[in-house]
Amino acid sequence: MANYWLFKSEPFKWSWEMQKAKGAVGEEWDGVRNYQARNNMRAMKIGDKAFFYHSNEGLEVVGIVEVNELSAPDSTTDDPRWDCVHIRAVCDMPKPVTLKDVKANPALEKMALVTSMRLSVQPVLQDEWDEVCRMGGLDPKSI
DNA sequence: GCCAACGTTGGC
DNA sequence: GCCAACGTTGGC
Repeated sequence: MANYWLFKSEPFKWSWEMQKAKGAVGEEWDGVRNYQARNNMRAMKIGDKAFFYHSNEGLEVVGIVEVNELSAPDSTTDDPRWDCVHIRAVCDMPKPVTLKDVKANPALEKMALVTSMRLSVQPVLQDEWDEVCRMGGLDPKSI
């Protein structure tokens, strides 16, 4: 069974537009220096889906990505502690889901986006996934 | 730009 | 192994 995740990125460092420009090839999700975030990436499997969230500016889920390479050494460091997956863009959120929307929805009050504000790679529960997809104008079954 | 929250580091 | 100092993240 597939798992769901959420990746945060500051759009001026790595935006959804840049991610989409990488197309089906995808891109290494490098630069993570946090054990919890790394452990989440190590738990990912090929084909796992994730939300792409813009932090700092935007503050919204703007699209959906999928894991297309398992966690492997991060090319931006020689430190063997850090590794990361590759992800590729799947589709846009027809209607981006803002942090405000998430916080306003009682069904999402336990979401890591709210409770673990600073964690940059987070797990998303099935129910949360479905709910955010619906809020964004996507049928969760069609993804 | 500020600052609260929180993760990491390093001295003891 | 504790905990104070420090650095970073990210919402506002």
